[in-house]
Amino acid sequence: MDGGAIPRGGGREAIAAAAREVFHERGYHGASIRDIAGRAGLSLSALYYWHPSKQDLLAALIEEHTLEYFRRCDEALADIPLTDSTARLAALVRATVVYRVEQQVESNISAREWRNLEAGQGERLEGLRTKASTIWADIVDEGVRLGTFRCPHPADARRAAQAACNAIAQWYRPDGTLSAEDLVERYTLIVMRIVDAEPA
Amino acid sequence: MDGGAIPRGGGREAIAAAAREVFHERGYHGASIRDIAGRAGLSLSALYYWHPSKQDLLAALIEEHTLEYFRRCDEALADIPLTDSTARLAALVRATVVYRVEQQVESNISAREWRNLEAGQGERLEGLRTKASTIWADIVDEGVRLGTFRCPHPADARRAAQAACNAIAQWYRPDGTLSAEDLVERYTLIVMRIVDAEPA
Amino acid sequence: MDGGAIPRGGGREAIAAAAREVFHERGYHGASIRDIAGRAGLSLSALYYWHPSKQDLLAALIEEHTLEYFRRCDEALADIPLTDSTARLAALVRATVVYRVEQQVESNISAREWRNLEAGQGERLEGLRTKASTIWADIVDEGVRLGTFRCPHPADARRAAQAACNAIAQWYRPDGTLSAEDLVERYTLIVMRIVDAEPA
Amino acid sequence: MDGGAIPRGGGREAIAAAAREVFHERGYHGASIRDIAGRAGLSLSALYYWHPSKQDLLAALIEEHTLEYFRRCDEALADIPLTDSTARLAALVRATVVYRVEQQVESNISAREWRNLEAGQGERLEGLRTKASTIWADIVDEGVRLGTFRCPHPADARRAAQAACNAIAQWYRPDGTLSAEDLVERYTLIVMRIVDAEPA
DNA sequence: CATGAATGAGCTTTCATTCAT
DNA sequence: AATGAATGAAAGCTCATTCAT
Repeated sequence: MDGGAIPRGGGREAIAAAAREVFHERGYHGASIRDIAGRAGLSLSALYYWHPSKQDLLAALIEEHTLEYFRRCDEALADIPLTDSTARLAALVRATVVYRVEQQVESNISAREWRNLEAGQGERLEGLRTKASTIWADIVDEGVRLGTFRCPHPADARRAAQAACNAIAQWYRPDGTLSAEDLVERYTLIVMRIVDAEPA
Repeated sequence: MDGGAIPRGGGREAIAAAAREVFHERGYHGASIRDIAGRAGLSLSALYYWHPSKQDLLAALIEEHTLEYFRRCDEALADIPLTDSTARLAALVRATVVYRVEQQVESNISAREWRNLEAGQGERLEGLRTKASTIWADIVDEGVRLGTFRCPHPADARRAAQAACNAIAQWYRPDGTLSAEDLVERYTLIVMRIVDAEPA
Repeated sequence: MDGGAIPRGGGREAIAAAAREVFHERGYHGASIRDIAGRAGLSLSALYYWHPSKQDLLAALIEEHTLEYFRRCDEALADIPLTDSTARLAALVRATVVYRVEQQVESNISAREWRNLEAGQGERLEGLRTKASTIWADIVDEGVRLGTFRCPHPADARRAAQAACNAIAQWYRPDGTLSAEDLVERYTLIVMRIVDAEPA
Repeated sequence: MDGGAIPRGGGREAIAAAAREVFHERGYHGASIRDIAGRAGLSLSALYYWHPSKQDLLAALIEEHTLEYFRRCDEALADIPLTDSTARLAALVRATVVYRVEQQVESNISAREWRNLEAGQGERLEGLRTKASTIWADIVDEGVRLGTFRCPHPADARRAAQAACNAIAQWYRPDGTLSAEDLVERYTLIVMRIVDAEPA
C-alpha cells in the first residue's frame, strides 16, 4: 500500500519512526504491524525481535514522547522562581506550543492513543498522564494563591488553557504562514487572559 | 452467546445505540460489527439490513450527531440579533457546553472518528465539519468587526474557545459535583476572556 | 498437502471427521487448523463458526469419544449381576477390545491428546478420565473381595489389564488376519490370568 | 528474559537435559526450540552449534534413551543361560520396570515421540524400535518352544506384558509409597501369569 | 425483517532457521 | 564455541461481508 520501504538505520529506531507514521495516519487499531515493519524496511518478525507486541510498541512510543515533553517543560521552568507565576506559565505555554508544533505527530499519537493502552501498561503510564496535568495545575494554582492570577475557577482555567494549546497539534500545517514563534506569542496572550493574569 | 445482549426496541435505533456504545468504548477500528449486533440484541444479518456497511453506520452516526448539534445551535441563536455578539457567543457557548455534557458519547465519537470516514462519505460530511467552525467564526469575527471583541487574532481565539468547550466531553464525569449549568457559567466567562469581550 | 477435500455433510460432523484424521496423523500441536478445515471441505473461518478454538475442538472430540466408550461399557455390563465378577470382567474386556479395534483412531486420540487439554476444559474432562479407571477397578476390586480373583495387588492387575487392552489400538492393523473376535478371545484369557481368576 | 534459565555446565548435556524437560512437558510439536535454549541457559544459536535441527535433537535423545535401555537389558541378561526362560523373562521385567521408574521422562519421550521422527532419521531408528520388541519376543517365544511358558498366543502375551510394564512410566509418581523394587516384584508376577509360566 | 452458515482477506504472533561477526 | 539480529513461512484467530432461505 505504501512504497516508502526505506531502512532508516538500526532496527529499534527505524521501527519507532515507522510506527509513529503509521499510528498517526491510521490510529492504533487501524494500523497493521505489517505496514509498520514494511515502512521500517524490516521483516515482520524483525519487529518482534525488538518489541514483544504491538501494544508494547505503542506504550514505548507514548512513554518516550511524554518523557520528552516533560524534559522540555522541566528545562523551560528550571531557572524561573516559583514566585513568578506569570513567567512560569509563559514558559510552560512556550514549551508546550513549540512541542506541539515541532513534534506534531508525537503530540497527536499521545493524545489519541492513550485510550488504547491496556491495563498492565496503562497503569504504569497513568502516572505520566497525571503529571502532565499537574505541571499546569501547580503553576496556575500557585498564581491564584499569590493573587497573580484572578480567575475564579483555576481547575477549569487550567483545562481550557491546556486544551487550547494541545489542539494546535490537530490543526497546525507546517507549510502555512504561521511560525512556532507566532503561535507562542498568540497563545501566551490567550492563556494569560484565561487565567486572568494581572497586567504586566 | 453474548453478555450484553439487551434488546432495545426497533432495529434502527437499537443499532444506533449499540454502535454508539461500542464505537465509544473501542474506537471505529477496534469495534467489531459483531459486538455491535450482539449489543443491540440482533443478528449480524439484521444489522446489514439497516446499514450496508460498517463505514455507513459510522457516517450515519456522525451525521446524526452533528446535525443535532447544529439544530441546537440554530435554536439557541435564532432570536438573538446579529449585532449582539456577546449574547450570541454566550448562547453558542451554552449550546455547546450543554451538548458536550448531555451527549458526551456522541461528542466524543464525532470528535475522534471523523478521521475514519472514507473518501466518499468524508466529502459529503466535510461540509458539516466546516460548518461547525463557521458557526463560531462568524460570531467571533463579527464581534471583532464591531469592536465588541478586542482579541488581536480572532482565528486563534475561536480555535482556543472551541477547543476548551469541546474538551469538556473528554473529562466530564456525570457522577461528579459539577452541573451543566455550572459549566455553562464558567466556560462563558473563560470564552469571553479569550475573545476579550468588553465588560458588560 | 492433501487432496481429499471432500465435504462430508453438514459442517459440524465434517469438521469432527476431519479433525479426527488430522489429530491422529499429526498430533494436536502438529495439526493445523487449516489442514482440518481443508480436509473437511470448508473454509478456515467456517470452522470457527462451529468451534471457538482449536482447543475446544479437541475437547469436544475427546469428550464424544469417551462418552461413547462409556456407553458401550454400560450397555455391556447392564444385564450382568454384580456378583458375577468373571462375567463382568469378560464383558468389559470385550467392550474395550471391540472399541479399540473398531474405533482405533478415536482410541488413539483420546489416549494421546489428553495431555494437551488446557486447564479449563481439562478439569471438566478429568472426571471422565477417572471414570475410565473406576469402571475397571470396581469390577476387579469386587472380584477380589468375593475371592473370585486371587491376584495379590488388584490395583496393578487393573493397570496391567487396561494397558494391555488399550495398547491394541496402537498396533492393530485392520487389513491383517486378526479379527476383533479373535482378539476378544485372546485378551479375555490374558486378563483372566492377570487377575488370577479361578478356573471356570 | 526467561524464567527457568539455569546454566547447567557444558553445552551438549545442558541442551539434552533442557530438551528432555521441554519435550516431556509439551510434546515435540508443542515444544519450541527457544524454550529449550532458554531452559538450557544458552542462546538460540548456541543450540544450533550442537544440533543442526530440532528434528536432529529429538532423534539424538530418542537414540540415546533407547540405547541405554538396551544396554541395561543386555547387562541384565548377560549371565543367564538361554535355556532358563523364566529367569531371563524375570530379568527383562526387572530391567524394564526399573528403567521406567528411574528414567520416567526418557521413557515417556521415547514412547510418545517416535511418531514425530521424520523419514530420514525414522528409518535408521526404526531398527532400534524393532529390537525392543525382539528382545521380549525372543525370550517369550523360546519359553513357549521349551514348554516353560504355556500361553497359547505368544505374540499377544508379549504385547500385553510389554504394554503393562511400559505403562508404569505413565502413572508412576516417585513421591508415592511404591518403590521400584515393589513394582519389580508385582510386575514379575503379572508377566509370569500372562505367559502362563509353569510354577517355580 | 431476520436468520444461520459460510467466505476470503487480513490480523497479531510464533516458529525453526540462518548468517555476519 | 557463541552471539545478536534478522528472515520467510506458517500458525491460530477475527474481520467485514454475503447469500440462500
